Amino acid sequence: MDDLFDDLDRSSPVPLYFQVARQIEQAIEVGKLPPGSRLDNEIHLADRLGLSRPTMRRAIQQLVDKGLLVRKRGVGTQVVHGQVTRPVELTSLHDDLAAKGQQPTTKVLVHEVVPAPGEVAASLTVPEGSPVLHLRRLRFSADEPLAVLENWLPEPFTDLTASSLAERGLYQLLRSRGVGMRVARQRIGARRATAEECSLLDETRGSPLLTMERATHDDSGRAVEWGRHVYRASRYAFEVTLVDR
Amino acid sequence: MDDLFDDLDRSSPVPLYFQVARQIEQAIEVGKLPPGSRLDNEIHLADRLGLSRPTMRRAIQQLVDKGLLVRKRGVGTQVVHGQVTRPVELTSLHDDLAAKGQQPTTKVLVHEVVPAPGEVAASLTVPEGSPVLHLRRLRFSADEPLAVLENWLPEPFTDLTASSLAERGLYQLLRSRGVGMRVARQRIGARRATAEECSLLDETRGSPLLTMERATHDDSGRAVEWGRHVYRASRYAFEVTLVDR
DNA sequence: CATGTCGATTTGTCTTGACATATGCTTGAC
DNA sequence: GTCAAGCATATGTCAAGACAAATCGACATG
Repeated sequence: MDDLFDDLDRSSPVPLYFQVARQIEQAIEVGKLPPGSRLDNEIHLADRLGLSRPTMRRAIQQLVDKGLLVRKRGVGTQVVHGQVTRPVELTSLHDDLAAKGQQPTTKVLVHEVVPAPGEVAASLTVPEGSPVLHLRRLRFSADEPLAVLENWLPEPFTDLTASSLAERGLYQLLRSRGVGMRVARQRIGARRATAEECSLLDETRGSPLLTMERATHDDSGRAVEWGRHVYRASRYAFEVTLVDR
Repeated sequence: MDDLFDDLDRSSPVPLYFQVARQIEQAIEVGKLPPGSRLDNEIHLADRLGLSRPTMRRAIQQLVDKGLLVRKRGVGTQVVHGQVTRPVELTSLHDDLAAKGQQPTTKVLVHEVVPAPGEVAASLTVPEGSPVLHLRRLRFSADEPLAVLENWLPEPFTDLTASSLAERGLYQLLRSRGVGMRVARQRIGARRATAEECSLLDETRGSPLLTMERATHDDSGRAVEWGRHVYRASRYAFEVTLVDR
């Protein structure tokens, strides 16, 4: 119980509250903090680590936001019951698959710069008719078709090459160009597959597909990407964690 | 620009950071702060309102978490581009429909206390075979069938009556009993409707349905509810906002 | 003209200290 | 024995100040 924490590295560029949060998270993962167990109170913990209470609070808050801990005033902080959970983050399908050890591959079906149609222009908040990069990609996981990804990107991202998109994920490419993606709004629904989608995805006629529309904004508030994706329902599902504060 | 803020009520039980966040949010809604506009820096704002900087920061952070604002070090805080957004919260279908002005109605199909089957027991973290309330409800919106909701609840919630469930939503009933729901983990997928679901939901054979599994935990970390819901894809979709921090 | 350096600006991180308030247990009165 | 008051405990809210680090524009230098 006492050796829950390694020493902190105050010279590291990683913030202290983040280091602490990661250590608590690991303690939960390896079972040192079983579900339902209570943490020491904030002041004790802060003392033991030589931190101020706000910093300690921030570390705990980060895990509360992730859905790993719950707090109740006058009582304390406890580990949430329930099985292992991968918290939802601002990731892409490519990221998710790579993290799971699968090796996603991509086939670029459409790669063209076109004048923005009305709906796309509205979602990206660019003038109608301004040049946008239109992408349509087929994503495989373990050599099985998984999803059809259709995206539109405004200036200055219209110069992404088809070959780079075949090699790496869209989010990866954007991040390596210094784009700081911050907010994404998604709408998740379902519908039947069209005949074309069936042949692309190796599904039978009328199979149910999971659909997602997503608009992603960067740290300046500008739209970076708008997309309409369809996933094989037989092989994919979304996981979301909601936290009330 | 100067009269962005009403006076704050320091005697109110509503926290100051919350009052400030609400006022900024309203300023965005009514267009006083158009998309892309920059806020004053934190120190000025805090000064003008007679607040400390941490309190001001917390107000802003709340809106960043909601996806309304983005911050960039060395630059400032800006309003996100894009259309109006309903933030995601820990709500139920009944809440959502009621908030939209629709009047949800419910028909209780199954209402029984049974020994917890294995899968249910695992999700609720109760012993297998312990008594749980098994519910199956048909939810209507504007007299149209919308979803089939199947839920299991552990002690001490097995005494909810069928008549109260026909009148009010499950989350409403739990809240009125003092249950503080904090964390919910959802898994969203899709599949074809079964023959029985078709007749209940007035859909044609093999129609695509949106599926959701959800486990809800209270502020003590205990499981409150586990459910498996199906929605008519033709009439419902999930909206999610993701924020990277 | 290109490049790099410097400085002003703004958010990010961290500390110390204080008081408020919800919770649950203990204690005491009836 | 039951119920209420009170107390200890823990998180929630708020303040004031300090330094770090990223960004961007202006200016100087090659």
